[in-house]
Amino acid sequence: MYNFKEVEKKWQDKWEKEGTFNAKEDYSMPKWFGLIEFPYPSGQGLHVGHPRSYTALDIVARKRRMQGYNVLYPIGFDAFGLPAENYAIKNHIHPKITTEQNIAHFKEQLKSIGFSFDWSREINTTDPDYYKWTQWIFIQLFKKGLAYKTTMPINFCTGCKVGLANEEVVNGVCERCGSPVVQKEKSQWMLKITEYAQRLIDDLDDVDFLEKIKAQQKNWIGRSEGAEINFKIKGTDDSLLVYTTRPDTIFGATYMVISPEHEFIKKHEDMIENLDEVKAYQEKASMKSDFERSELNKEKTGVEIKGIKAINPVTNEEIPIWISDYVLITYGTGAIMAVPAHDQRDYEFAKKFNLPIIQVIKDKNEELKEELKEAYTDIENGIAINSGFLNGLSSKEAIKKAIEYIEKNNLGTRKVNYKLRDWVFSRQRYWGEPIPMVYCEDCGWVPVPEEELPLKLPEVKDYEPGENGESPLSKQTEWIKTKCPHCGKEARRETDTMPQWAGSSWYYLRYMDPHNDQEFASKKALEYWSPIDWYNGGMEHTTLHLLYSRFWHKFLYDLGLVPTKEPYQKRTSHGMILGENGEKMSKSKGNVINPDDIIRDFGADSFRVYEMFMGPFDQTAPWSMESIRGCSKFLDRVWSLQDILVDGEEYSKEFETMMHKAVKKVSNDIEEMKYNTCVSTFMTMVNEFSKAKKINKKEYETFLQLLNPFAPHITEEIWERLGNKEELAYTPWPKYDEAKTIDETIDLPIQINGKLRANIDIKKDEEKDKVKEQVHADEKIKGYIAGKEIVKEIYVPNRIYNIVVK
RNA sequence: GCCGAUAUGGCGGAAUUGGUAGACGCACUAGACUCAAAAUCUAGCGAGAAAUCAUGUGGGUUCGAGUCCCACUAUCGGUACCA
Repeated sequence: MYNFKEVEKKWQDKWEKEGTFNAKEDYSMPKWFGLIEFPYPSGQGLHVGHPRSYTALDIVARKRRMQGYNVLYPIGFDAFGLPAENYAIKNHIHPKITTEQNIAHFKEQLKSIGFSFDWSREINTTDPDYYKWTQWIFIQLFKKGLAYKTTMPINFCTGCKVGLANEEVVNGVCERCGSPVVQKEKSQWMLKITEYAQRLIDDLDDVDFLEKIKAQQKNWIGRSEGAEINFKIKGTDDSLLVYTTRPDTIFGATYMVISPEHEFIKKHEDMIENLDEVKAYQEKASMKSDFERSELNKEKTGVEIKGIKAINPVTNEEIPIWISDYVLITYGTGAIMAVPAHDQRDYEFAKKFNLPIIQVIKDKNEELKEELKEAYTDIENGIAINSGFLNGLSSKEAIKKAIEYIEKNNLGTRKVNYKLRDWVFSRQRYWGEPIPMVYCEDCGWVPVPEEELPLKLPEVKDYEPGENGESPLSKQTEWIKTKCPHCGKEARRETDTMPQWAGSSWYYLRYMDPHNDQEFASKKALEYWSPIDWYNGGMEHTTLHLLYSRFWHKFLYDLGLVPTKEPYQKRTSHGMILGENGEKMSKSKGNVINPDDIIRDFGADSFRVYEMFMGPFDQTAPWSMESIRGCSKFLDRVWSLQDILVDGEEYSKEFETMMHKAVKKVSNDIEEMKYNTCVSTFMTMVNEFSKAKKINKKEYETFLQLLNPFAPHITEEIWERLGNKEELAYTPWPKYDEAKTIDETIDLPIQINGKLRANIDIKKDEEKDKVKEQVHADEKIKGYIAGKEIVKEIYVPNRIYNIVVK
């Protein structure tokens, strides 16, 4: 009987002691760098979702080693973050201590699953030797003008009392704690990711990411093409600049709308007749949280700015200007030309406030309607009408022509806009990398000298943020006091820290050379290991981590510090593992599966095999305690094959085709992440050997090689018992002969009119005439075609034979 | 609303990419072993008496469709006054 407890322990200890899976320093070998998202070491320990991703790439890593690659498959911990800090506030235990404890627990769990990680390169984002370089990269960003401090309305979480990036606000509430998010004016460090927007789109063409990942990144960046157009303000030299993607509709612009935060109001206060009303509206809008704004998005609100009129530049008509919060200050110019006939929001607004609606586009396939029930926005079938020089043009042509006209007459310019906004990089929190900046009255913001890095987090007793949302570090008066690195005058340190995304934006680079104290990684290591050959992680990180780290990488590339434009050559993602009831695992639902229990009861190999067998890798799958038993049973049968072992240095005739087929299938399926079908191939093989009551040595050995990446412990053990001295993990991956993957005789299906009627045995690659002879000699077929006219006979070699009769 | 997935037995899922639908596993049924149970082994297992009918629904292309085309429906993920 197979004793998984003993065997798994034995091999894990050996691997650890000998550093079996550490990457080699030999840079002449072909390399393969596989990356999984390093975990946040939470107090709850490992989730069964983590090993799904880690096992998948562990399988590829192990296969690559057998294929002769120098493999880097590293692991580390993304250990800054709010839970440790919240725990500290509650229990007055330093986050460093809980983080250390959690990491120790995680390591033990990870090691018990037998991943082939290179533990000698383990990193930890909270280690000063690591965050020294996170701070260093920030300083480089600052020096290039890509980090700047500005006062701006930010998303402020009323629960966590921190500013949040756009990406961290979900449906108007905080992604982490679920508290409402409000707008608050705060001085914040920002990173100019928008400067890289176009490149972040363009360079997706050169990498092998799943299409859905590319699509999500593109959507998030949200590129749109259009024009900025100036509308003159009557009786002044001033004008109002709008952004539109539909300049072809300009003849239908019957009013304008500006956002409540627009500076236009302040500038023209003296002209506004209903200033009180306008100010009241501004006030009301500023009180609304993002959540309320989107909640109320059914009913439009707004106020006309009386006393001021704009001029439509093509019709020369006077049009009113309104203020409304459906126009966002953060997108475009914060002002729009409203074309109610051809924009649904403008249409609703115009209906509510009785503003004129002029149709300037009609559908080419329909008669013009007297009155619109909704805005007509179809760009494919639209034809310009009531539009002067644009009349008769298709919408697409009209857009081109309108932009030409606008540019020729100095009314505006073509313009590309992005939804992507700059990255709010400050957190008013303790447990993060201190932002290495000093404020001097005379010199402004000055970076901490690079030789003084790392700027360590001071030890504190009080982790509470200030009432107004200041960082806990703002209470560390001694620490804050410093000299200006530039002029030497009294100055104060920045008390904000970096967001959790900082440390994970470049960690993969550190793995290449983790102990270097001169550079974040040596040129040689970077040249050799870049880019990452395969990165697997969750879809939830597609718009945050993935985008941020691509941005940082491109920045480092521009400085000549990394050799590739893109960090990740290939990106795939895994599906979530749900609870047994088909719902997301959560403590409150009581459906959480603890990996420790599974490993205790079934062993690491069963756990790994089950997670790969449970369903298609990229799709969500519910956990099943009953199914894992089947995988455990399978491994017991693999072990029992030792009882029916016979001699044989080559495949036996009986199993030759099956062996070649299996090598081919498993080799290909691993590359396509079809792990579930690999496992079923293994099971089928075991069934065949068991049925025949024999397996020869060569067959057993090949089988163990194929299974090794999935179930490394049991396969190593049997391998050793077969008398092999060297480790299975480094034996060459089995090869197959294409010609031998097809059976000598084929059970050919015969169809009559597409319906299966019989099967006959034919020889492999038999000529059509011979097959035809055999088919027509078959008694069953004779019966079916007797007295009928044969219209056609189709033979797909080795596949199928179909007779069409009338 | 927009973007992206998914839909096949009681369940998880397979199908060489247009060629025998239901591989493999779970559950279930029967048998062997056992005083008995568990474990293990052996056999069966979409529906139907059969002709046949079956891959979310309705059309189409084809000798042949789970797979391709058109029109829908449902579920999941992402995103949203983005002008």
